[in-house]
Amino acid sequence: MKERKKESILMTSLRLFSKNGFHDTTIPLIAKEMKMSVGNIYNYFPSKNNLAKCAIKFASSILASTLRKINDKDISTKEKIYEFVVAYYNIIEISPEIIEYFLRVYLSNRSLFSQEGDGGFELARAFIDEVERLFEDGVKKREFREQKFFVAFSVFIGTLGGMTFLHGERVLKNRPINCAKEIADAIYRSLKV
Amino acid sequence: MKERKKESILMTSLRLFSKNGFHDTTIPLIAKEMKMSVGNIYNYFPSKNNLAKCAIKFASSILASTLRKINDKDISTKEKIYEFVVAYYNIIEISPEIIEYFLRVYLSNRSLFSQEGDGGFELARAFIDEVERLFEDGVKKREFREQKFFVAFSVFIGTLGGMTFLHGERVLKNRPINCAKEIADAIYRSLKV
Amino acid sequence: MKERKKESILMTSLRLFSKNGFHDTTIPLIAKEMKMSVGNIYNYFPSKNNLAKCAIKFASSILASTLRKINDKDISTKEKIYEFVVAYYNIIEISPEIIEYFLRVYLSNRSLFSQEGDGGFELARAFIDEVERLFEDGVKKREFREQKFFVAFSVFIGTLGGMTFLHGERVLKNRPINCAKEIADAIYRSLKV
Amino acid sequence: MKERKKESILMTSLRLFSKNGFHDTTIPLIAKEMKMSVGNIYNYFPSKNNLAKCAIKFASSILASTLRKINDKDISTKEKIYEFVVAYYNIIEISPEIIEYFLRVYLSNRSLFSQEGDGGFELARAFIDEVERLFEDGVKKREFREQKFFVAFSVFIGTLGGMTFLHGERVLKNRPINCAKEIADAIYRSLKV
DNA sequence: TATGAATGAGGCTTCATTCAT
DNA sequence: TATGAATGAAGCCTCATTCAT
Repeated sequence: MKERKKESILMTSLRLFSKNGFHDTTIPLIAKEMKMSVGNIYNYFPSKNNLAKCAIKFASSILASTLRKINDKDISTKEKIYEFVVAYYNIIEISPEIIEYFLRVYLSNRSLFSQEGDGGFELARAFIDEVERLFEDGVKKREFREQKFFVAFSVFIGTLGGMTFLHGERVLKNRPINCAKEIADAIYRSLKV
Repeated sequence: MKERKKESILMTSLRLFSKNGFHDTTIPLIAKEMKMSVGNIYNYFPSKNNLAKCAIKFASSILASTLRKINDKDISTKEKIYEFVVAYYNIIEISPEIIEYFLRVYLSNRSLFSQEGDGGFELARAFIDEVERLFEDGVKKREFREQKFFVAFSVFIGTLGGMTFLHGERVLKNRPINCAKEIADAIYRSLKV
Repeated sequence: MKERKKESILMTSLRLFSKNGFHDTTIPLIAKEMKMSVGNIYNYFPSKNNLAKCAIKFASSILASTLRKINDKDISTKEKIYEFVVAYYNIIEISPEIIEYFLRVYLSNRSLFSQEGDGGFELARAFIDEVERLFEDGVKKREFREQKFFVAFSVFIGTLGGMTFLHGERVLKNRPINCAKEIADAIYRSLKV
Repeated sequence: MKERKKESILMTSLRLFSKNGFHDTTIPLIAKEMKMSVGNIYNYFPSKNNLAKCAIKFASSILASTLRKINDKDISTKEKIYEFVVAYYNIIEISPEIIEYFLRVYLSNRSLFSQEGDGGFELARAFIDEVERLFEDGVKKREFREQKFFVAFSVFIGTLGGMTFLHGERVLKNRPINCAKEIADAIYRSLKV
């Protein structure tokens, strides 16, 4: 199945991009990892850039759907925060490349992603929308204070990202998932009324 | 003066690296921007990598000294947080490259920096130490709760970084500095007892 | 056939290296001579240095097998000396690059070859071993006097090399092959009992 | 004294060229070794090539004058051979660069030297003439057989060069000078009537 | 679909040489 | 004479992409 293979290439690329960065991941390397020929990669993706763009959409959609499932639950927003923190660090443990990709590729290769709409920001739109829904939900339930969305967003995602970075730098003694409660609480304190 | 020129190259590189990322900033581009010959760059810095490393040290030392000055003041830690947020966004307004550099180059080119100590993490040590001092100060004064350093660090720096990222992506309607109070408060809520 | 082309590149490189020396033979020049693109050369050899090393192995093996065939004959060592001198100068007439390579590249670019074993000396091992066999054979047959191997080696190979050098410098009126008898005799006088 | 300094540069260059080869010896390196500025080197020698040419003349004249002094002695040619072998290996022990220069620079950078006359061969003319005188002397005294000059030359100088090469490759257990008698004998056997 | 040899532009870096001081 | 910053051409090598098979 062509679609199967395409996804497989995508996953492999995501992993390699995350590990080595965009520029240090060559098409020959991806091909080798896939046990495919270089030329054949181009039968599935028209360019390396396109591969990177598809990867961000893919990673973003995983995060978005993870958060969506939690959003859909009938639990307090405090619990939602906690659950997302846990889910997030689970992803980091199981498929760190999904998160790392944002840090290693998306953040530093702006030009790659910036041609459609808001500098490629749209690529992560699905996820951002879900975060927004979480906050609105919290406000509606009188759990969260009203505040500017992007400030709250930064506290939430910035904190998670900060821990991720520190984890990647190997300066943490414990795995972030073991601090999930603490992290969720820290975030929650900032958001709650 | 040779030292002057060296610093000038450093600032230019910092700016270009921040704007385009490490790989998309070529030595010829830096040279052109400096109105120097390509070869002459190498009379000042032995390699492009070294240039990037010097840049991180430079950027890090600016942030560290900014925070140190605030730390040294005789004000509450709440105020210190606020002052640092303001200072931070002032830097972003005046020399965004200093901050962006961390986001665009440091975060995503680990291998570039990793040979000395903790994967290049040492390069930012001065700054991190200062953040630690701020937190310890807060705890001592009974303003901050006791909590794991790296969690608090992530809330603090992650939040600032998150806003910076959003600012860089041009999704913010207001300049971050106009939300300084709000951001500082959001951070503070998370840190305070 | 990939192997065919690889050998063809090797021969071309050998020739150019011999003619111009290692440093004055550029990859673009080799590519041009091969009517290939520069990049494609690197599909066959990972570096210019490697090309030079492969060339020395190639040249060395030709000399070694030439001498081996003669060694295997059932003739006096005096005749063997003569036959090798003839064979040697035949090579010089037909493929001078094989011999010149030693003079122009191997002798003078020690650092290029020195990492494995005795400073790259190992690369010529097959040939040297064969020379040693010739001498031992001569001693066993009571034709050659017993003497230090490396002294005898220098007389033998040094003399051939000296003529080669003079030939290359175009100071000889006659082709060395026309003096083969005389050269072989001169060498023989030094080796015989 | 300008002439003094010029000679000093020449000696330094000779040494560096011999050690690293022509291409791996940079003018900045020579300057550094001389504790002079790069530009000032050019006040003494118009180009790097010229420096190399002057070096060969210099090295050649030392060899020539060494041999001339021996030639002028009133001793047998057999003894002359021996004395020259000793003198030659003394040079190698004390100033190996003089000999190495021929092997490392002269042999492999033909293009450097080949513009005046016989491919730069003229540069070594003084020395060659002296060798010729030695042989003619030997023939006149009925010590040496009559044979083609270049064959005899190759035996003589080729053998010395062969040992030098092996010495440089560090494959010899003993210093060549300790085999001087043996080497001189080996050469002599080839030359004598 | 699949292969992988081939292309060629472009990046980093070096260095002989010049020149303003 | 002396300095060393500056120039710029050129070399090695990489790699996204194409194309003949």
